[in-house]
Amino acid sequence: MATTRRPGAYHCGIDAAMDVISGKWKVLILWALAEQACRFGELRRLLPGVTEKVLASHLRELEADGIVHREEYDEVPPRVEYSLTPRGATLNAALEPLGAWGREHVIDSVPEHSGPMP
Amino acid sequence: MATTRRPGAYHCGIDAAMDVISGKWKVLILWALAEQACRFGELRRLLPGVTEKVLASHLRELEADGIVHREEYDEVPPRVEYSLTPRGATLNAALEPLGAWGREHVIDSVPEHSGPMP
DNA sequence: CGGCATCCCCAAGGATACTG
DNA sequence: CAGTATCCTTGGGGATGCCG
Repeated sequence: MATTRRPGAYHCGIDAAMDVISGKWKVLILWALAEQACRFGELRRLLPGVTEKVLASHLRELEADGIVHREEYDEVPPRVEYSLTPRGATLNAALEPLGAWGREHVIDSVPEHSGPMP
Repeated sequence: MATTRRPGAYHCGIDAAMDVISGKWKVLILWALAEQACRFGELRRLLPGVTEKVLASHLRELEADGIVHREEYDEVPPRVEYSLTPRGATLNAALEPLGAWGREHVIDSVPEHSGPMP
C-alpha cells in the first residue's frame, strides 16, 4: 500500500512503515486520534503550527493508507470526524516502543516537565 | 540529543525518535549494522543507490546522536569500521515492532519473495 | 579507501486567500 | 466548519569531481 508514493518494492518492513508515517505531522495525528476521534478543527488546535493545507493532505494520505477513517455528517454547519481504523490502532501500538526509546534516550535534556508524553 | 537539528522541545518521544532516524537511508544503515560491523565501502554495497555524500553525512549524524560508533584504523590503505553502539542496538530493537507492522500490513502486494526481511 | 567540496533539483511544507 | 486553490521557500538528497 502506501498509495503510489513509492511504487516499487521496499527493502524491508521498516521502511515500508516509514513511508506510511513519513510526513511532518503524521505520528502526531496518530497520537491525537488514538485518544479520541477528532474533528478537523480540533485536530488543528491539537497540532500547534500545522496549516490547513498540510493537515488536510496528511489526513487524505493516511486515509488512503487505511490508517484513519473519515466520517462525514450531513449537517449544518458541516461536521467531519476522523478516527483511527483498526489498522491505525495497530500501527500506533507498533510505534509505542519507539516512543519509549525517544523518551528514554532523547527527552532527557529537558530539566523538568509536567504530564506524561507518548 | 539529535544534535541541533531540532533545538526546541519535542512534542513527544515518538517524534524525538523520528528526528534521529529521519533520513532516507538511516533505518537501512541500522539494519545493516545490526547484523555486522561494516566498512564504509561495504555499507555502500549493502545500500544500493546511496551516494557517498549522503551515506557519509547520515553516518556522521548517527554518530553524533550516539547510535553508531566509528572506529578508524591507522593503516594503509585506510580502513574505517562502523558498528552499532549499545544505544543503537536498543533503537534497533525499538524499531522491530514497526518493521513487523510494515511486513504484515504493507508488504503483501509482493506475490512471492525469498528470504526474510527485517 | 574513505571521504569532503560544489552545484543543482524538486517535492514537502508553509502563507495566504477564497469557497461550498 | 472544513476544506480547496495558488504561490513561494527550503533543505534533503542526487551528481560530479578532487584529495589525503
